[in-house]
Amino acid sequence: MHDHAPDDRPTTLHARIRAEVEARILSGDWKPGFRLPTETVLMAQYGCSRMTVNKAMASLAASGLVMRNRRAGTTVARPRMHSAILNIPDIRAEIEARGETYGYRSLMDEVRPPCCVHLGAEGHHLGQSRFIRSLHLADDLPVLLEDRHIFLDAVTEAMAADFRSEPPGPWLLGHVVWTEAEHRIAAVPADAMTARALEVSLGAPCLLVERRTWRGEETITIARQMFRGDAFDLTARFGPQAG
Amino acid sequence: MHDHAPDDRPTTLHARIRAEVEARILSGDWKPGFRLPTETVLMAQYGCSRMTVNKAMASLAASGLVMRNRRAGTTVARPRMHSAILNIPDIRAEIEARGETYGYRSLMDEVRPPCCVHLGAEGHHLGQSRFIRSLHLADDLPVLLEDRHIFLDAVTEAMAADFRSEPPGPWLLGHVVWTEAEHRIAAVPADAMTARALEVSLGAPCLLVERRTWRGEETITIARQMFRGDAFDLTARFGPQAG
DNA sequence: TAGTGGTCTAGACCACAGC
DNA sequence: CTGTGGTCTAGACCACTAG
Repeated sequence: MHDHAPDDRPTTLHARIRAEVEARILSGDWKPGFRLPTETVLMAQYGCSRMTVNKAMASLAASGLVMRNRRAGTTVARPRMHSAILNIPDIRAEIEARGETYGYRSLMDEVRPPCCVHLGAEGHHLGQSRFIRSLHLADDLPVLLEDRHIFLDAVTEAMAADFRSEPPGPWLLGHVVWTEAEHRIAAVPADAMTARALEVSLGAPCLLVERRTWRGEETITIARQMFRGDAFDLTARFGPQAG
Repeated sequence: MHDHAPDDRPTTLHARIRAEVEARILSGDWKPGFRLPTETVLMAQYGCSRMTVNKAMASLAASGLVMRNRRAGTTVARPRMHSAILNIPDIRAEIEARGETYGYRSLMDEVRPPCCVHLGAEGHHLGQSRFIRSLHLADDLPVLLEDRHIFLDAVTEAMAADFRSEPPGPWLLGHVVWTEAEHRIAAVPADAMTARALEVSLGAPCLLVERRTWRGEETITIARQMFRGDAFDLTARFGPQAG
């Protein structure tokens, strides 16, 4: 089951087919909604039997990269940032689900080189980024302070986006082809700036979520989210689920 | 790819084979290390072709329930509580990896009905439990206060276990057949008891991890872990990985 | 070396959903 | 109706590894 180890050419045919299709999707060549070639076509292209193609495509479907339907064929799936496994809440949905009014305020917005970045800073050169600091409110009460870098080399469209009324998170979900993400989660005391923004006392417990999101080798965005500790928590679930 | 939906009889043969093998593992009938029948044997048992058996077993291997090796055959995998996806650190390994000395102290140990339990308390009747409160130290500095219930209906062996020198976490890993887990993660202020145990000031940020672990329908253990916020954080990673 | 899983074939029938 | 994926067969050869 380890045919496509990182930096390792697939040795078997179905792994090669999978890798090549995956590459087209991750590169953005085949965008979400794109209709993939049918099994019959791929079978002819690779000069192999349909079972081999099927194994590759079934694997892609299992990992959620493509959707398969009879008659409708195989299409590139919409990226779902929020996995069932680690549910980092969609803050707006979360707030509205509680019957409260969601509010958004952009506090800062500028283009700059990255700074104060913890995750993924290991030797990688990250180019210019658009930096947005924003506040998310529930019934006018601030619950989340977010610092976000969007790296313009990876997402050139972010240069022209308007984040004065729309948060960068949802915008990214609609403009980014596919992502992987890494999180660091910690309990930290509120610093002066955070305390003022979230209207808590200095040193109050906050849930810090640092998230780095990338596609292939390219870092897309780094977010640093400070949740009011008394307002939010995360849930995560895992176990021997289906492959 | 949704053949084995919960509470839904598998409709295809490979799904049925998978489900039946899975049931034997989850029930504890086939314990970790058990050598499963070969594909050839299963092929004969189910009266189908080897490809069909292979699909079922490959699926089990993909989800990590079994290990497959040529010549050595297929064996039930050791449960790995610590998924690559959500890495709740093995506190002892974590501490020793930093070159510090791991310490363990059992503070309380008694049999009682469950109380103060948040996760999984939705209507479920949980029987008698062994309750262990313990402290985990790095170089004699307390970093984690853990309250743990082990439900004796599910793990009868826990009645006789000795938790004076061995923490219940690792013990469970060696005695539990297979698990699923659910977590709640939050940043909370240290209460009086926690502050005293962890030697932090009252209200200092702590990372609270509540974990419920179960097998099938049976709750195995509930753990409530308070990490010193300045000493530990969690990492999580996910994305379109292999299926 | 012998037995195991890993892979692959060249067919086949079926269920489903869009046309 | 037609084309699609889902499943299954009855073989085959190969790679790996424990004995």
